[in-house]
Amino acid sequence: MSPASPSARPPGRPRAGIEATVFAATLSTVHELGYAGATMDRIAAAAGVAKTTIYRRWPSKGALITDCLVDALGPVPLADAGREEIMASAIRWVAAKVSEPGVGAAFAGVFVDAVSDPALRQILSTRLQDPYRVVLQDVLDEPENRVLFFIDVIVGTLLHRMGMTGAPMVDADVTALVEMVVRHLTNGTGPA
Amino acid sequence: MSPASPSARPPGRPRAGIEATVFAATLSTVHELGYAGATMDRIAAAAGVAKTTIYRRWPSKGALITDCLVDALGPVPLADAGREEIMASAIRWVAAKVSEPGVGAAFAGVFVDAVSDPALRQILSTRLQDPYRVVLQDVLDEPENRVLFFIDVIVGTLLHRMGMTGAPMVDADVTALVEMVVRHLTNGTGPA
DNA sequence: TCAGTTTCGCTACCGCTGGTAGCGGAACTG
DNA sequence: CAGTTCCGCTACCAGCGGTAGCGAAACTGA
Repeated sequence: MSPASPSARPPGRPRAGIEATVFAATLSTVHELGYAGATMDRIAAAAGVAKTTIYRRWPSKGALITDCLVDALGPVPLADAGREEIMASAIRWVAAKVSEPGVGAAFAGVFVDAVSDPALRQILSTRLQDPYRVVLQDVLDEPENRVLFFIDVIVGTLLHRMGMTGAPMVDADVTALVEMVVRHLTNGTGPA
Repeated sequence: MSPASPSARPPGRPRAGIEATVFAATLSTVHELGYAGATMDRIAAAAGVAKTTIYRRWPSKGALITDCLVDALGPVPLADAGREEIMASAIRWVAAKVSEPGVGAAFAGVFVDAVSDPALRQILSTRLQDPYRVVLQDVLDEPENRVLFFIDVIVGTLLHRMGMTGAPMVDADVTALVEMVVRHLTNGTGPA
């Protein structure tokens, strides 16, 4: 994904875009079997890759999942508009992304593991939290609490919802919740 | 906790209230080390009990945590008031309970594991979901979606928040969110 | 064609965790 | 003092995350 320049390619066996393959296999495996059921062996098998190859690239399962989420999220779409529109579209964007197959369950699993794993917490913070915070902060020029708040709310809620995919506890109207949070964050605590 | 009658007590060594001890040890261990860090060996050690004793009572770690959560939640406090007050107080009650040390992290861990474990999903449904749904449904006489919705929202949000206890990602104003959800659910989608 | 280099796949292995089996003894009953 | 029930202990298993090391594959430039 990041070779220096086309002709400066070093000799030796090339990777042949393994990262993308592994990311896809990871998400689909998590979607199918859940975070706990998505064994490193199974992910490797699904990707058609040796387990050791994965561990040569990512130091742990949590790190793989985190990078997988970063890849799945991609850059924040920053609308060329006022701060309130930007805020609203960012929230809807996160909500939509987390609803994609496997993403919510992957989020939940990483967060649970991170509680007992300081190294994973560090990775999570560096790779996921900080970038989006910085980007949105530059635009919105807001105290960070406000931006992080919506991530917390949306991710927390949908993560739970997606985590129950196998046997849904609820069939809540998440869209309504999202719009509610949008109003709450863009208009302050007051009603629409 | 449930002997038939005082004099009908069967012979043999008594249990001496092991359940309560194990529940307390479980919650404090989860609070301290997170769900993944709360090993069955560690929980047993914290409770001053052999691991085999725990497995004689609960079929799995998830089952233990689930019963532990049921014990921590206790019965739903049903105010003698209108359905909207009942709804609001129930939401605040769940929010407060899930904020207690260890409860949020325990919730998150069980949900993540339940995705890959049908048996645990069954236990979770029978022990946690159904009772509260039935109780609140009797009172509110509402479609179940509405009741389950608040559990989903509050638990999902706070679960994520508590899961990050070791290194808080956010310092969001959860109280404001709770009040917002209260308004949303008691007044429909409209503002206060 | 042939070194030289880099990476992959494979096998084997380790420590830890969830969970089980079985025994001897503790704590109770009558 | 039987008889019963439960506990604690040791030992053990399968599966999981993660590592080490080797031979071979896939490329480079000459």
